[in-house]
Amino acid sequence: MLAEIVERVVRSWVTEEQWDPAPEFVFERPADLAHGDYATPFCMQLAKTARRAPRQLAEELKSRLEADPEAAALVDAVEIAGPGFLNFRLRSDAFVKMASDLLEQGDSVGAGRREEPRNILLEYVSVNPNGPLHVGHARYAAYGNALDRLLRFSGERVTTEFYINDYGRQMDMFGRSVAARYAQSFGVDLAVPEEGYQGAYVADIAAQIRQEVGDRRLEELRERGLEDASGEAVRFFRERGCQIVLEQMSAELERFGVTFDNWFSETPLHTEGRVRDAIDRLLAAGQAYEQDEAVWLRTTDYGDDKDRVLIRSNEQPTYFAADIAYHEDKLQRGYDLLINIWGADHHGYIPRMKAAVEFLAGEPGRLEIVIGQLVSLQEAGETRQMSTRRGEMVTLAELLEAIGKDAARFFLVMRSHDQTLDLDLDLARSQSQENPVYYVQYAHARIAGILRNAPPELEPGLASDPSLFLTSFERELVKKLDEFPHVLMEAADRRHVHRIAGYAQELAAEFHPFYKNCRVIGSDPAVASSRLALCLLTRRVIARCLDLLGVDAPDRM
RNA sequence: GCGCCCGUAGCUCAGUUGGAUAGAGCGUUGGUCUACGAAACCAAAGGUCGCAGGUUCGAAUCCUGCCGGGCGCGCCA
Repeated sequence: MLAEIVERVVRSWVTEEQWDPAPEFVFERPADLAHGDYATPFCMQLAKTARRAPRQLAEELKSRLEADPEAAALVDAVEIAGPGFLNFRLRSDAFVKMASDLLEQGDSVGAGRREEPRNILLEYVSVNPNGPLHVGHARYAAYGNALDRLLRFSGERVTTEFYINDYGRQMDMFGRSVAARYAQSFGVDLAVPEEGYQGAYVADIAAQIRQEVGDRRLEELRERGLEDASGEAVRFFRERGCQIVLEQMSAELERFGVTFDNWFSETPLHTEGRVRDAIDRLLAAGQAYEQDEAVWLRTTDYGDDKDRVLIRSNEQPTYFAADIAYHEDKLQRGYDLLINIWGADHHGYIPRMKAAVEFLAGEPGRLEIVIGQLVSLQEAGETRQMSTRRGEMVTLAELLEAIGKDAARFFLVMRSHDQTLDLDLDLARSQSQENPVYYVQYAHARIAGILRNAPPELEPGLASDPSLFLTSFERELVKKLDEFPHVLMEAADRRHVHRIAGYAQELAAEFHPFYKNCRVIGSDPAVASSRLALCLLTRRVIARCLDLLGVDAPDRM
């Protein structure tokens, strides 16, 4: 709050003096309380542009701030320190003012108000529906869902979508694998194709289908085998298998707290000719061309290393071609911004997709691709590699079984999405009590306890007497709470979901000492009332953080 | 070979787009329960921020070059 006021004073000063370029305004909490409650290195950054000594600039800014009524109302002392830092010490009643401003906002504390909210389509997870979700998918699901909640809360309009890759060779392979297991369950000797799916879950799906249809699908398999992949026999298993996997996936994601506004199937893009139409338009516009019996898109026009094939020489469209039709559909639905969350193993695909969207939209920047780094697993001191095809993986279901939704979600988003994540399964299983999520939830439960035990006549309310906020525990807690709106907006704009998890831990770390040292119930009524108000506010903010991460905020643990 | 993400405490990782003495959790060592929940608090130990240069008042952060790791580099998805 003080940050905005100081920034305003600085901006008008810079404008008046016509300094250009003006350095970015930085306002921070010094690590050492001796340096005041807040500090800014702005004058040192300004020195070069202004061509004056930092401390001399600091003198002038100091007197401007002291002349500003809003700043003077909050600041007790402005000090010049070191090579040109400006340190601020808050007045005692500033803490009351900061806390009551936040309290007034009620449950919407921290919510963003955008002057021009954008319509954003957020696409994530989007896997082949041919096997269970593993922990890598779980990371993107946890991250994407938290980003969804964060962007909405920050004032954007978000629609979420799961693109179902239910078409193509991988799915044919899956269908044949299910068909083979189905036949095997009747003792018919049909082998799972070499490049097929070997996991035990395939047999489970086959068993379910057998329950549904009995032996009615057996004869055609016996007669025609698996060779004719596009034929009726295998198609049935591919489609029903796909449905079963999607049902399981959707139920599992829901248990994980992740839901989507839309599930968008790839197959109709092909069967309704929309892929072909998109390619024809690109050809007509000269953006695609034929060569070597294939059709290529001029992605090099937009920075790709080489042009990319849309239609193979065998006349089959590539996955890329379908993706173009899909993104054309997204654009036609009128979104201002498309955000795709992809695994790091797809990063090589970025330039061509951005090029394609630039062709379609006629302008750059409509597509933003967020790359999530991979998850590697440690178990018994060894790294486990995952393979859907071999059926070797740690699934989301197993992770939920081992550590539960809350710990899993918190764990998967507490680290930057840009960083590979090492998941130690032994640690997750055996020491789940040590997971930082409990530290945050415990703070919430403690507050709930206070509210339960408080006598009914005790009303939360911030007294005007600043002496009620004199302990450092209360001051530090208020300062941390005051950061919340800024942290949220920055996290949203930079897609840094992990900042929310980090902030929640920091807030809990300010609350616990406060709890230890500042009794609420039984204190002098005015003090108790003020502290109760702080508790209420802290609870709201913690609950909001946890909600944004998809983690429960329990009243008891 | 080229491109992307990285290299920070024993381990897993933060570090607010260049700021003051580099932080947290786990692990280790010691202390704190007759008042709102000890899943907590307090304290200690632990670091050439991969290495070497450069940019400047100031670098974990920006630039260059090495070393090391992950992931990509298809008319697969």
